[in-house]
Amino acid sequence: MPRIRCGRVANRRLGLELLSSPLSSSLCIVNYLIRYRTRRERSRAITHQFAIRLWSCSIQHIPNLLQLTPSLYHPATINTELIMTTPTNSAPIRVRIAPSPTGDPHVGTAYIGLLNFIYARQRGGQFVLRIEDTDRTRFVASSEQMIFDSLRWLGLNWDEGPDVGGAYGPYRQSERTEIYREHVEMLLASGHAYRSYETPEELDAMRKSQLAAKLPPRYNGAHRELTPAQIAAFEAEGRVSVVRLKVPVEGETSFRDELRGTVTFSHNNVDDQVLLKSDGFPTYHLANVVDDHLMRITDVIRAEEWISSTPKHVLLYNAFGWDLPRFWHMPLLRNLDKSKISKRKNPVSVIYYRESGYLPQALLNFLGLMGGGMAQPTAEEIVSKGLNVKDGDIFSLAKMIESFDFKRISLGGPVFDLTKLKWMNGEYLRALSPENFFAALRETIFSDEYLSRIAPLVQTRIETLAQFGDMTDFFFKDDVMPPPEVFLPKKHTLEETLAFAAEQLTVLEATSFTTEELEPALKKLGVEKEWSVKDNFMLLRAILTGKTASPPLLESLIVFGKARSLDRMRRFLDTQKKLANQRK
RNA sequence: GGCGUUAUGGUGUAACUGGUUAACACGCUGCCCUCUCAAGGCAGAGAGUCCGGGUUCGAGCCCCGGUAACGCUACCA
Repeated sequence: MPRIRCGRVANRRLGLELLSSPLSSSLCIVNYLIRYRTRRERSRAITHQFAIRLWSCSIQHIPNLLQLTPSLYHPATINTELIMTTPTNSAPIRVRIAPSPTGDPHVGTAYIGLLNFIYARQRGGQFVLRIEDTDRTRFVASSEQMIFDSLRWLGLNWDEGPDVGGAYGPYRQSERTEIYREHVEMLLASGHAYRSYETPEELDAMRKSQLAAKLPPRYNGAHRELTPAQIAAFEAEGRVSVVRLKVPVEGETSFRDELRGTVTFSHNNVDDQVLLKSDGFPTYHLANVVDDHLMRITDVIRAEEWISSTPKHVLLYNAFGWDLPRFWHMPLLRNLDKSKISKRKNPVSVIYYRESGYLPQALLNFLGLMGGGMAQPTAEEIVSKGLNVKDGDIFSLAKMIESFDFKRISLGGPVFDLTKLKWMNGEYLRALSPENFFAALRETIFSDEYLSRIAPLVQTRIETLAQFGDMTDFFFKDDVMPPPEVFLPKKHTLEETLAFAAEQLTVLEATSFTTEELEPALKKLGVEKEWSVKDNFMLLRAILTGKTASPPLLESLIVFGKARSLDRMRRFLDTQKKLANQRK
């Protein structure tokens, strides 16, 4: 991708970037994007289009071309950046999402998945699903299937992926280790990477001393230039090595973020990233770049948290001599307090939303609202097209594909606000025909599958079938909230009880929901904290069911599901905490 | 601490190339409808656009300087 910059013009900073390869034909359509670079680098862009003869358009002529539309900007006050794009004759659009199977599928993944999906569908491109399972310490076996199920539930079907195949497989990084090893060898050979032999403990100590000295914690580069003799010595010692990226000592790396413009990092602030871990698996950075290139990814649409590591990726592309993809960094979904969305403060598992009875269309619509992208209808449009005012907020996936505009995305991190999602889900529910509404109930909260798992839990406990409702109401409720007289054991204070409930939550988070694992894990906690099994289980029962009498606890927990159980506990703790604060 | 990104009501977003009184939706309050509750209809409260300067007849939008929040700062992604 040739990039040309031109210098100052008429005392203004003017940048020209030729973003795509010139066409071979002499005449072509040129889009001028005039970008007003404000202090915030938010771009207000206007596109002009006219035909020119390519050969007559040398860089030097750009200022003259600019004069063609002098009314569009005020040269005295505005820094402009001119971006010229020729129609692309380049490869078809290919995008991807690359979730990591480390737990429940995350709404953030769904969000980025939706964006990638729309982007591909809008441009007749391909949407690829790749599983980034290079961290075996956090690997959760059941996670991959849950990711597939959740994305399918949402209707974000992928064109290539581990389960559907494709021309650029395998699509699981754990099955591509040979590829990464070969590429690491290339980097080693070309001097863009080196082996380093420090132990994790040594690195840890180094970091701590740097922090203590108020220095930025960075790899000190001690092994950047090891002699063959030193290497031999380390090897003889039996030390294992990692491979690190050899970031140039001086200079800086810039890249273009499609939403923000040019972002620059000085090499002083780019660490010698580990590319190949001592277990032979690559880190995200290496695997990601290699795969994106090999899979012919043209647009990397990912969350904003990756901006800081993008220079490492750019350095890698350069080291391999590969063309850069376009980078689009999307705003991060937030909790109500504006921190990055997290399970502590929000239900974050897509499974939770499915099992709590949200419709996939509603969740998709709500995610599409995050960050803008869809133009709000103007007052005239509402009148002229007879739109409902809510049409500004309610739109289908098809509608998003039709009119979602990536350049409109607003960069402030949107708060993922359940209240509005609930309203929206209600809108979708009401819009259903009675038949479909009934069908939706039967597919989810009253599915045969769910009911048939609940039924055996109460069969021996009821005398009339009508008692089924009393006994099992908590399975069908959005939330329960036991009062202290229900959840508070005689032998413990409120404070102790809440602290213990928090411990239970931690244990449940780390345990898979089967009787074999749940029971010993909870009992172990009880022993450690000196809580009787009775009190231990009763507390959990109260939180889950809102009552002191219920079907067997562990089985209920399992049937109710991990995602919703954890959410119920978090909400309980949250509410109690608020109440405690009020009392103060 | 360092680096990066961002900044409009409580929340999500609008506001064309600077141009009246900053718009829409959610939420909130009240009223109407109604056996109740929702839904629906109507009305209302809630921001002067993070702060401070500047340019301009005029700034949410342009310029300069701050501040804050968030992200990254791992052999996690």
